[in-house]
Amino acid sequence: MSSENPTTRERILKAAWQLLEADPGGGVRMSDIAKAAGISRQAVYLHFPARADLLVAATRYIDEVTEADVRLAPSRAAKTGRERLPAYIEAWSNHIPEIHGVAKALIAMQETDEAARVAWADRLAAIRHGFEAAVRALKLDGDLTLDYSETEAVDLLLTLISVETWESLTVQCGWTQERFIASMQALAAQTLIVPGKE
Amino acid sequence: MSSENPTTRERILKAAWQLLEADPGGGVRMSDIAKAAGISRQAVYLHFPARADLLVAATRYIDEVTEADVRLAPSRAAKTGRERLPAYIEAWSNHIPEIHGVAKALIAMQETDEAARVAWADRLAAIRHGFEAAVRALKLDGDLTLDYSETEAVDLLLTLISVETWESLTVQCGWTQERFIASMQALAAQTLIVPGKE
DNA sequence: TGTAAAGTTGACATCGTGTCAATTGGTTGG
DNA sequence: CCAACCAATTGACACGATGTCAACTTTACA
Repeated sequence: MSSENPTTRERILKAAWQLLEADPGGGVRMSDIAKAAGISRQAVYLHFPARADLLVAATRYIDEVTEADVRLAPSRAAKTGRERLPAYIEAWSNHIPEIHGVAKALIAMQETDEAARVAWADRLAAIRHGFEAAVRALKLDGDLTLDYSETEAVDLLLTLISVETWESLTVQCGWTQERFIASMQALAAQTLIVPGKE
Repeated sequence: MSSENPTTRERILKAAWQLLEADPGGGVRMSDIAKAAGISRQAVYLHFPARADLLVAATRYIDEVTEADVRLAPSRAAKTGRERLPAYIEAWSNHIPEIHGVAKALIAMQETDEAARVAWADRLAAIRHGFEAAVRALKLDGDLTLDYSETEAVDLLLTLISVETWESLTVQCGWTQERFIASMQALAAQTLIVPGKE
């Protein structure tokens, strides 16, 4: 569909990414993005019908650029649930800072914009699948605690290892990324994995 | 400063509370609140300089009406950290659904409104104090795990048992309030309390 | 009776999103 | 070469929400 040097569309997406990364949340306006992309405000609407669509496209763009699918792969390689869970937690946790700015803007838009709500729900569903696979593996190994059903275990993981939690602990509280990952891995293991041997 | 039957100011606060409870987030406008309070939109500004101030006042109003301070007291009565932590988690967790709507609106405003940011930070600081006291008690008893510093333990509690987490698990995932509380208590205990006897 | 407080109405400024119409400049193809 | 097309520009405007202002009314109360 395209292959100029940097397409205008790509310049817009990149500009949106950079601006939102620098100032996550609602502070970034369409005119800011346009200016950063070197075009007029109205021209942005030639490529994206609305702000929500731009944000959604930006998350997809980031996924491509950062090869999110490749990064999530290692966890799929793990055979046991005990290996798979921490692997997926690490992979997803390392993706969070990349999408943080855009995700936050999308989350903020959810309240008022239906399209944004659906888009973010879609992304959450994708992450959920990863956790589901890990939990299912645990279950098959007989390593899933009896304290939580499979669904509840996934609910908990999706909630605990989230953009919101990540922002609170790293951005607000100043934890390092490594501390965050280690803490979440330990939390998940202690809570969901049956004490068992080895 | 006043004692009519229901003061107009109170009617506004109550209306804001009810509307935000029914539809948490950004969907509630000043005109909606005015209508629900039975006055004109402009009259609201006779009582609150701006939307942010109204929301802040609403949280204080809810605190009073629900006697939040009294409800948080039981945890202060507990002598040991092992008792105090779950008591405080329960008390705070049971306060969350009451402030949920208003809190969400305030959180949403944070991004753009400085006053809202400060106001919400203040409330978080108050909750943090509760967790700090519990963690300090654990530490004194020698029951705090070595895996986390006191500060980190508090960071974690404040992040895990938050309005955001509560909304995700109960509103989004459908957990009951009891399940939420029990799960958070178990999570906190397993993560922060040294295995110890009894 | 007269004044002050509280509220009403209508108009208006501001800001951000989104739309539209008219115009320009460059590229490609018949 | 000229026409058609495409991306983009400029300027204007509608809309919805917040917040402001001025002028008028109502009620209380002293």
